Amino acid sequence: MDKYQRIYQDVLSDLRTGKYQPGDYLPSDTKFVMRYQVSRETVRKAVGALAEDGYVQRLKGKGTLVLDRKHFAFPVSMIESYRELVEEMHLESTNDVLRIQEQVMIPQELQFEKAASGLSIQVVRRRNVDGDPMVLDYDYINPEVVETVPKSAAQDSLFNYFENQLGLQIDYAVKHITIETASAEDRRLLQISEDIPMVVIRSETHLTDNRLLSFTESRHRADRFTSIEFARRRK
Amino acid sequence: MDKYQRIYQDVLSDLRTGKYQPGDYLPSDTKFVMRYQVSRETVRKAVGALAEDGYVQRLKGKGTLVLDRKHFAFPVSMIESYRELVEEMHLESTNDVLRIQEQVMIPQELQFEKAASGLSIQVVRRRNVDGDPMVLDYDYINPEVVETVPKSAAQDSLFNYFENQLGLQIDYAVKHITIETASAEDRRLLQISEDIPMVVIRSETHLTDNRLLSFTESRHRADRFTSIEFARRRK
DNA sequence: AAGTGGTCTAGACCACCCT
DNA sequence: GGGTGGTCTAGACCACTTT
Repeated sequence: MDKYQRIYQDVLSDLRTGKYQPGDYLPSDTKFVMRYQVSRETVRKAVGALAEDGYVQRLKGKGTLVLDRKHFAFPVSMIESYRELVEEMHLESTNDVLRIQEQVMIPQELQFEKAASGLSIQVVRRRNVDGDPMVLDYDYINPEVVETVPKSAAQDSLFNYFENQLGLQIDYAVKHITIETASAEDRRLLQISEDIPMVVIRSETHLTDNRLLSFTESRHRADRFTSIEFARRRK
Repeated sequence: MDKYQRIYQDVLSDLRTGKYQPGDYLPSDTKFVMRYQVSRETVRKAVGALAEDGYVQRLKGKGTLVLDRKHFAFPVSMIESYRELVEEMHLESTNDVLRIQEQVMIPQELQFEKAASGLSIQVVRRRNVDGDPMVLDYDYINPEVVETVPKSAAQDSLFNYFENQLGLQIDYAVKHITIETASAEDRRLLQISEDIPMVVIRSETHLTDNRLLSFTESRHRADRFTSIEFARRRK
């Protein structure tokens, strides 16, 4: 692993365990330089990424302040697997794999950026939190990138399978968020009535070599939906 | 202005005018080093920020690819003033200032991070797109940071007033997104019926010195709401 | 082999905050 | 004045892609 990534992960884990509390200051750049035996620019790259991601704030002349992170209810602006979210928030969550099917056409409304090459592997899942069905996920995976999806991978975590089993490097996604009325399938699978709207997040996920990995449609019952975002000013 | 910021703005404006088209490659780092007479790390800082913001993708060994940006319908993960959005998307939009009032209590549900020190300056505005009222914005501004808000600033752009008139440096915001039913005031001011839900975005905006600038509640009619996000993978 | 982006270094100077 | 973060430099080596 790169040096700055090691530092990033190291400090992040100290933030998660509470070794550094909100309101505390991180060790200064110079301290980290000594501790990790690296140059200052390398330290700055790591701490800069933590600031970019909203964990800390750099205060000129003062130090690096640890921010309060009750965050991460559902970060639309980050690519996180459902499993990572569940773990981070200590949710009681289960996962029903409803369907895995090859050679499926990709719905037109999902192809907002790139034209899809053709057929895909479809994975349909339902996420339950505290026993209540909350989210329906429809994944359409590019068969030119992923040959096959075993049920165990869908049950566990597709991202984990892609990254750690297949060695794929996920880079970015474009996400469209809209509010729509519940479809018949939504009502049936989530056991909700017609008057509960749905938050629909359609995304297109790319690899670092810019190949298209997958299209996803994620449908949340709106009455239980909360998202917490960290936004930075670009000027 | 810093050198890398100048390069960032320079290239961004070339991307906006279409000098660089999606699918094109930007000039290489070395080319920019020669053009701007700076070191490579400075070029990399500028181009890296463009990649971070989703304008381009860095491809090892190949170059810097210009991505397709039909993006920016409503980027929740970025802090942009309504005016900046309108300009970038070439919308036909007007702005009604409904109320400016000092010494107003801040609603409890907005204070999710910091406890507010007390009273605030309240600004209530309605945004109309193509003549239709679409969004209600309630701003509660910290009087310890901003003494007074002239009506012209609320009419034009609060962010422009804060940054360019008062010299404040906005850094980050924490935003909570929920879906709620329309209130009586929503229905009256936006002329919608009860069955149209609202996308409610509550945010807390901070300065670079970590002072609290404002709380904002932004209420969108959900049937017209679209957000397009660019999300990066952190691993 | 030549060109590209990715990482890292050791040093410099600056602006800001605190004592 | 000493410590902090912010910017910038000139150079190095690497992995990757293309010719």
